[in-house]
Amino acid sequence: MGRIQAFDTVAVVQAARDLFWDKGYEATSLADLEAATGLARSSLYHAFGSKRGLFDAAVADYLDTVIRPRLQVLLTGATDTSALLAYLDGLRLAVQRRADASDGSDSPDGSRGSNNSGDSRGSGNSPTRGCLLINCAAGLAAHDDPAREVVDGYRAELVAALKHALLSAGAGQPFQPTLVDERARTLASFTMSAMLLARVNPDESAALLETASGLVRSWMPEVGSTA
Amino acid sequence: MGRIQAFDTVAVVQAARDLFWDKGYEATSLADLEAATGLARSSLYHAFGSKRGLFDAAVADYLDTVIRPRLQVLLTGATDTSALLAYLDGLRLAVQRRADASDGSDSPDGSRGSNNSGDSRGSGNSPTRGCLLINCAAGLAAHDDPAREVVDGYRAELVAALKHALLSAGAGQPFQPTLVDERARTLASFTMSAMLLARVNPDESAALLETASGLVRSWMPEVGSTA
DNA sequence: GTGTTTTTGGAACGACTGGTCCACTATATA
DNA sequence: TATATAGTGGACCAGTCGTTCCAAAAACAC
Repeated sequence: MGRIQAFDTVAVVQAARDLFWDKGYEATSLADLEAATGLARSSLYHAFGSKRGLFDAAVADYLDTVIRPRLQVLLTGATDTSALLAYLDGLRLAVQRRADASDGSDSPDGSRGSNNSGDSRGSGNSPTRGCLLINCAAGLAAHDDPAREVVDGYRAELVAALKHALLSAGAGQPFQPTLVDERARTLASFTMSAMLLARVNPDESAALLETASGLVRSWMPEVGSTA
Repeated sequence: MGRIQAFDTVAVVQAARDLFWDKGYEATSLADLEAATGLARSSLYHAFGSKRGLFDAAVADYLDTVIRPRLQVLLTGATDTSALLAYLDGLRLAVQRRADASDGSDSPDGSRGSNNSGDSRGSGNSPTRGCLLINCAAGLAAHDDPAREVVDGYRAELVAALKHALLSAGAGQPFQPTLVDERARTLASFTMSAMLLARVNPDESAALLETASGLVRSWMPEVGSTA
């Protein structure tokens, strides 16, 4: 019954996500969203209810498409430090990839011309603009409880994944539980500050992640890259 | 010649600073600034030129009134780790002070009633709302080069102060220069992520700073609190 | 084919944005 | 007191915000 939807929902959500990711929630206008998605206001409101509804969908997609795949290596990776190092390296490469297509291209309208139907194009999938949720932590989350909960949920998920990887790496050793907690917290701190710094000083962000890698190696020698 | 200014400039700047601090640059409207400062648009524009001019003045005041006093203990403090521990403790206490006067009081209009002539009142001096510049890093700094430079300048100043304190604390030891750099970077990472987390989860923010203190103590035993 | 249901585009909404302008007031100088 | 100068307040501006509404269009069931 009725007319069929002419657009790909996930493509629209991801286009909106990239825009929110780049500009933040408040700075992204409905006109921007119309331009990025190719849809009219009416269609957006019919499909998502409100600007906030679209943002929530974008955040959900961000968690599923960007965050969790990146955390997956910590949960299913090797039983030594290589999983942690792979995670940090992946993050660092994503940050440094910004140096390539950095300034100049202020408007991400490259997605409007013709290829806005693909569901996962290359650009936009990597956190070259920091982390959507970290950016949100300093913006929306200030006075919006639901947003704050989402951000803190991400933080908890990150710490849990790091803790899992730490426990897997040091299974044989008599770790104190508090030590693992502190180390997971420390690596989460590096992750968050690196994502924050990614928009301000990508080089320092990458250096931060390098320092974190060195710290991981110092915790558990052998195994790795220096030997 | 002419009429004399009826308001205290620094009081107005600090009222605006607290508002920007709490809500961010974009989310703070001229109407909000009028209400917080008690001045009309015309007076604000006459004195500061634009909303951005007032924001710049607020940032300058923030650096001089909030940031640099807090960094001072690192530059002129003791020659052991106590300066670093004092810095981290001060930050942690400021974050935890939020738990007291947390939700409910949304409008910081307590500064308007009568005592807006003092230059450094108690309330508003502590980063209970995180760090103005860290919040700015995820917001304004995304697409505003001057703001980005200010934020990165703060980061550099923070790292330099931490490095100075580290060098003072370990003067006698044969430190590798790179090790000091890495440790300063690490403590800066804790600082930034703790300020970011202060708005989302104050308890975790304080725990982060506690972990940083433990790390400092582990670097240089003796001296401190455990013995 | 008709009827029904849903999407779609564009016009329009009131509220609010940062910024400007001008009459008014108050001070300082002469 | 007369005059020049500068701070003040409120009306007002064009533009933009997110949101709503409605008629036209399209695809299903029959």
